[in-house]
Amino acid sequence: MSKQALPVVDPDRVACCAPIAARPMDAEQAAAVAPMFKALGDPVRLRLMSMIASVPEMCVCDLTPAFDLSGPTISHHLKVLREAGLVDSERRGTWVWYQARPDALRQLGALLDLPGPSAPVSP
Amino acid sequence: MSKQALPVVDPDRVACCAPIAARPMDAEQAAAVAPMFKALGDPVRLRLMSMIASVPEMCVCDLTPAFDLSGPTISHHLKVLREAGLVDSERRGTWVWYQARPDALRQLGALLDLPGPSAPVSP
DNA sequence: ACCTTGTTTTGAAAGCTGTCAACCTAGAGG
DNA sequence: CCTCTAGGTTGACAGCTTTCAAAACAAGGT
Repeated sequence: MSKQALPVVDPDRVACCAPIAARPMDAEQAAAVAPMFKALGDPVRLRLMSMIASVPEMCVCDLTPAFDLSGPTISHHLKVLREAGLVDSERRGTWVWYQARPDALRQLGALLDLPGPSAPVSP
Repeated sequence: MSKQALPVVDPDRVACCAPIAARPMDAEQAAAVAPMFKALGDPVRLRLMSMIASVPEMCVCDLTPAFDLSGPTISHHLKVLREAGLVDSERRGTWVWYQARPDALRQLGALLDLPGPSAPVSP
């Protein structure tokens, strides 16, 4: 399912990743990264993301019945996750399968790292 | 606007933190955590958060002029970060100082951790 | 070709968000 | 007391989000 006309966030292209707490983030990087956080800022999408990231891939047909929401609504949320660059989708026969983009998750995680004394693992 | 208490997120109380990708997140935890991601889902707030987290504390008087936005707008965004449990504020004399809540950032970071970048242990 | 099932798109209603101007409050210093 | 400054609150408006029903699209089976 390749799409090219949408304002999609491409995680490979987001300026990478000094932690938020390391130095003030510039406007450009903030604008690039914020949509990813925004996509995770809805409880339904957060659960969808979690369900998808917990397994190698996940069928929409297993995602939809886990919520008390209509099919179109789930589809809409999946689209938001896709356009944020957090998941990929692929149609195989009748069903559409979603998978997480680990790089995107890793990048967001890196942004939240603290330069803290929490893990002084320097040998 | 009715004066009901706002749904302020208390990071000490958010159910802690198996990574999103470890297992499907339940609805309750998703509802508790999503507001934090949502707060970071705006470029202005992401920069504010970064500016605050980059130093021990930050005066609003130094935050506001960094943006092309009115004082009330910055104040609004700071309130969102506060109610998401991401920052604390304290008035000292004339000025108000903001500081990051490291636990909150750490918690969000932990949620985004991936199970092993190096060793996909075969089951 | 038709029908059935799965997923996405469209259209529309209700509600929420980002922003500013105007106003209000808290302290500091007369 | 009064005034000045730093921040926050209120009210209003445009734009965006969430949601569903209805329609459209895709693939497989009859």
